[in-house]
Amino acid sequence: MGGGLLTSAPLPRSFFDRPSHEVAPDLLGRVLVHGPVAVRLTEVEAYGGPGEDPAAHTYRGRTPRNAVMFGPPGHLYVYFTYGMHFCANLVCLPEDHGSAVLLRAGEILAGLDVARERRLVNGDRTRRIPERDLARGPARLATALGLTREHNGLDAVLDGAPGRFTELGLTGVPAGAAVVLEGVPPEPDAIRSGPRTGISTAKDTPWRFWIDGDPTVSPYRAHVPRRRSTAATSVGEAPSS
DNA sequence: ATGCAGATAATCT
DNA sequence: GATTATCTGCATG
Repeated sequence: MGGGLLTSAPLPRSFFDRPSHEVAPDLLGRVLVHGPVAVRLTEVEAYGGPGEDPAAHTYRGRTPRNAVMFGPPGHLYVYFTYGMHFCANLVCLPEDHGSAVLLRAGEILAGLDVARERRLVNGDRTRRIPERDLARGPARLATALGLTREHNGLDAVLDGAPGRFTELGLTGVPAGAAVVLEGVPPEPDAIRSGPRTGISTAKDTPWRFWIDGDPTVSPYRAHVPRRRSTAATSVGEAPSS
């Protein structure tokens, strides 16, 4: 019935004060709210800290870009990549640790019209993107939620001013604020895990988590090294087969 | 259904 | 100069 929106309270900061690979599966079924749009998380990936996770942005230590990952837990780490996309994470563990959970996909629970508008390609309004695809993939999810570089570092924990998400919409959540609500976690049996998507190292670390059978989970894509240009760069490369 | 090419710029070597 | 925690469009089966 109507998506089954239940009354839901914010998660406390202590929720995020754990290793990212423990927080990640626990984030499934939770609801990230930013302004008018709410997304139920269906797929996430954990990233570890300096020296322990070769695939993490923090692997080689602190830089201007990854500074937020070294900040307090529960804040949004939003980064820009491939010259055009933003991706959103939630920071884990206490300050200075440098780990986070990448938000890879979800189902739009509120703000459908706003999400659709943000996801238009080339402003083409005649085209209708399937609802399940609106937040299916990390950059799509960030776009649907309206998260960009200006939201990097935004606190997603609502302390002291409890907001709620009910069948009637959001209440008590300040405009422009971000917050993660309890939502409805899946049965443990429904949680799957496997290798992370699109990375070139640590391919065997099974820190991608998703809800089994959910249509909004993104298709797995292996990392593919890009060749430079259309120019004839093949020097010693012989065509095979 | 799967696969590859191109887009496009910040970040790091 | 190379790489990138990606997406879309177009090709082929």
